[in-house]
Amino acid sequence: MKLPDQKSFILSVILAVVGFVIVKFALESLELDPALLFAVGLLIGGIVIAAMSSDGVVEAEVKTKTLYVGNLPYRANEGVVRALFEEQGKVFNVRLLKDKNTGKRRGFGFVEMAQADADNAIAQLNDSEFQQRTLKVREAKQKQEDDSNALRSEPDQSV
DNA sequence: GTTGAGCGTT
Repeated sequence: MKLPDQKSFILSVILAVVGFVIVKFALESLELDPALLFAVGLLIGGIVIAAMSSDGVVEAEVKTKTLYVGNLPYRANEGVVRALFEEQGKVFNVRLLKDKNTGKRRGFGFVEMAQADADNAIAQLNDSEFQQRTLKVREAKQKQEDDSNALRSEPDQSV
């Protein structure tokens, strides 16, 4: 099994609590023992979490690849970059890095896309003109937090 | 308010 990420875990807890409350009120109408209600509620909540962790919402995550985007114009914001890459495929996340101290944009960022769309985005957007600047689109070097998937895609050194 | 090669934050 693989552990769910933070947002999936929070979602599981919320659903578990909701399920607990529903079961609680449903059994309260039967006037049963409160301790039994608590036990049944926890059991239902545990089943919900287990179901989601095995083949539920958690496993519905799509294989993504992080792209490095350099030479961005300083005036470019996250929405414009997202719109540009969505022309090549589904964009899951866009992060334009800013300087920690000044908060000003550093002119590069990372775009997370599906693997196939990411390759198309590199081919189409690399060395392309964007707001009078030549973009640099490549695969991101590090910080790909999914080391359990997609280890087949290593960058080619040959051209 | 400026600048211009680069690979990182919840």
